[in-house]
Amino acid sequence: MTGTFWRTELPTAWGRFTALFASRGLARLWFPGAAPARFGTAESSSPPADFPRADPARWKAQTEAALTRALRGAPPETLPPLDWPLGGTPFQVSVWRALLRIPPGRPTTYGALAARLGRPGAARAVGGACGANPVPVLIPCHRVLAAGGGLGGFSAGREWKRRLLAVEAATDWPDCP
DNA sequence: TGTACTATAGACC
DNA sequence: GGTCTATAGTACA
Repeated sequence: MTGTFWRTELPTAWGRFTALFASRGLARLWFPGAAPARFGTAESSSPPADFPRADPARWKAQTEAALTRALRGAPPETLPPLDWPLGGTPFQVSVWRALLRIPPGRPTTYGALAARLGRPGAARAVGGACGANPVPVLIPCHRVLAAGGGLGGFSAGREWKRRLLAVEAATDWPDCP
């Protein structure tokens, strides 16, 4: 990860999310009320000059649209480009990609996700990777529950997770297998 | 390297 | 139901 960051706020029905874009796309997302890490002089409040010229405004619009749909329990029509390398190990990235394939309203478990990645027994590590997810909601780590029916954890607080799951459970998406 | 964490899961009492 | 215990991956010194 090099260059600069653009921090901007995304107003939603659930409050103002904070988004941080890097030169290749969305890098991090924080829930309303969270205390985002700051990147000092590398960070600006308007799109830095080394960003692709026409993209930042579109990225923001895409992120806002995807977030709005997610908060209504719907899958996003298009995700904004994601800038993966912010701390992601290969295992974490594989977990995050697997999370993107979990349909709304069809939560899975840490163990099932680990097995799907060919690492049965790595459930705990999957939990760790979920916790390291830099883009919650858009990468739906809230759709992973503990095996016994427990909620598991959530980086922004379990109340947010409960809320997201409740909205998705109340929304029917027949195209999901 | 070694070690101490986890958003786990399963076995045992 | 609690309470171990095994386990995989990560972070940090």
